[in-house]
Amino acid sequence: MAATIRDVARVAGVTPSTVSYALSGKRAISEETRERIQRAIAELDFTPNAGARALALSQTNVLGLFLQFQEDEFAPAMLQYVLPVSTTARNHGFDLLMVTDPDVDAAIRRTTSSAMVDGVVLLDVTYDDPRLEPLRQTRQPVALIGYAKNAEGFDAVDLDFGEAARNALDHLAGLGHREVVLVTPPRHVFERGGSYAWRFSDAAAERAARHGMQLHIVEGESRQPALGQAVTAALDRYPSATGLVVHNDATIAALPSLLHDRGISVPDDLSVVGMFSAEFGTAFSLPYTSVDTRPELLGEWAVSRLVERIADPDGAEPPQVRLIEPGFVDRGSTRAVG
Amino acid sequence: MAATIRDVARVAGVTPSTVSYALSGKRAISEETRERIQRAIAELDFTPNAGARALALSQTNVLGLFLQFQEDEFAPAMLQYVLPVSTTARNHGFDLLMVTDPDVDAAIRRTTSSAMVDGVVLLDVTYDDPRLEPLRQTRQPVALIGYAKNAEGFDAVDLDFGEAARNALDHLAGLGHREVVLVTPPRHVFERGGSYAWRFSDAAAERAARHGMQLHIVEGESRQPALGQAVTAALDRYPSATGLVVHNDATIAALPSLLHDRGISVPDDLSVVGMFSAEFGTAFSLPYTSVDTRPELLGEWAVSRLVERIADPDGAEPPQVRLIEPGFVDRGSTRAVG
DNA sequence: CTGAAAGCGCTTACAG
DNA sequence: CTGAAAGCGCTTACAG
Repeated sequence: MAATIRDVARVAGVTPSTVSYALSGKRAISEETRERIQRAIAELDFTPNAGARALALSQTNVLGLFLQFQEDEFAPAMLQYVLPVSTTARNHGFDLLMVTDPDVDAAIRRTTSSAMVDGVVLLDVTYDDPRLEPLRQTRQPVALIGYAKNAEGFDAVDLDFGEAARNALDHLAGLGHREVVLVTPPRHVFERGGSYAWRFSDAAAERAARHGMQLHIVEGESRQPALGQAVTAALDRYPSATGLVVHNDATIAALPSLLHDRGISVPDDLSVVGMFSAEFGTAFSLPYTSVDTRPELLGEWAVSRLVERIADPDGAEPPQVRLIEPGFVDRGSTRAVG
Repeated sequence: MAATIRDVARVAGVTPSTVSYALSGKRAISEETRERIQRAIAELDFTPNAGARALALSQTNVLGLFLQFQEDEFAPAMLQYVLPVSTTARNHGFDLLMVTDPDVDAAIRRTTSSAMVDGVVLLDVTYDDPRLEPLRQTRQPVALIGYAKNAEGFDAVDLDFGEAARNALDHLAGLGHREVVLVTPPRHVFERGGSYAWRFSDAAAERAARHGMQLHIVEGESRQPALGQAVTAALDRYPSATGLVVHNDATIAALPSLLHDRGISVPDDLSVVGMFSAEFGTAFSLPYTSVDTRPELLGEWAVSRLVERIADPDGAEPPQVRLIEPGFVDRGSTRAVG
């Protein structure tokens, strides 16, 4: 059996409460006593039992991370968000319970009503996300990564996809492009309520109009060969387009291969702007200028808010929806035209 | 505050112990009492407090999943193992604490000595894995995914990479190939002790010799452009090779683009055999025949063993190293030659 | 078939 | 500066 606080107390010749206070620093302990306790802890290799602590403190120092791997989604994209969440949590002294249970309702009540977690991060939130309703019943604070219609009562953070689209379009307009193709996320993302899909497209359309550019919006796909055919068909249909904006993870990952297939050289034949994070770009060796989706900032913000609320459940500011400014990384895949 | 077992007992007009037994089914309860308790539970929306349960039972129903995202690794490959582990754990009634802390020693003692988890799954285990030593001190059972020099005392599971190599070579030999290039994992994987790297290469070399084939073993890379240059250089150097075996995640993901660059058509100009899972193949739309790495079997096996040991710490069989038979999926990227 | 009590291993008001 | 005791919310031997 592992050593308990009583064992430490006995070896150090004090009471358990003194050991506890020495550990927490919540009251003054004489130097000499502190040292005896330290020695006893080291000797017995004592670590406080997490369950007992949680029970006494009503706090587990564990955050729940809820995510789903959708069959038709590009799984690697999800990963970019997981690591920043994990790292930020750890920096604040929290561990992460990763919940992928398809039965989300059951998972929510299992982990929150039982007080396994002190807070919840919800990944890949959709506009009509059905997980929000069950989460309203929980006493733990919740932070959403993604944009929902009814996020009332929750902190939420997402990239400013409108601004992202404007960045992409402005960049191409500034280089003189007059006709541009936009590849969107696949249809099922729109259908499922992935608001980033239409927020980007709508803003792109509006911005193109303002610049007097022609913008051809085509639906992308999530898998080969459909994904390649969608791009190919678009390029065939709009042969005079000089710019390509890709807002689709699977498509951008496959784009180098696709463009080579067609003998299209970037940026000489076509200027390309993607939507992806630095990490994603590195993993897939993407040579494209991109609007950076900054997953690390989203993850950090969500966890930080959660931690503030856990520390001070009442004192915290009202829940807030935060839009993160996208980045822009020029990798030389666009050129001036006209 | 959440309802406690005392609240339920009061509403149902019984004692907490009766509620507990009704919940666990560990002793007979009259039908009528059971119903009153059920009603009270529903009315109060009661879920047992996990910390209190853990304290009383010395079991948390949480498994620790330890993984590291190496800077120079192809992160998406890790993901294939995470989901099966998570799913299998859930099917056995366990949740997953995902630990990515770079300070592995601290993370191990924090989660195991404190009894946060009932068992540990270690991902991406290396031959000299430094995490094994601290894990020997824990009282929780441990399951390794990967192959280590000194796995004594641990259950361990890995793909039979030797058999995988033989499958690939036999397949090409059967089609009449006499000269084949093998692209290995990057050098740092060998250096870090990723035994799958040399177990595959060594077995491939041996098997090629037995078939009287020429096998050119070249070191792959993990990032563009180095990754492409490595393949290109190899193909330039061995122009008469008719087969290519790729045991390198980043390289196989980029291969479609690479081969198109060179105008190489598969399988007409070159027969290609990869090493990747069905899921990986789908995510990256890989059109190559592959030896299947079966991450779902590895994850399942590791978790199942762990769960058995947790259920019966003494009764279980001695720890075991299990090699999983690779699969083979013909996607038509090889052809007969000669 | 059910109850009253002790215990799991902590924390923290209450005393001195 | 330190101790003795109660309590967090469960489970389970002990009794009847």
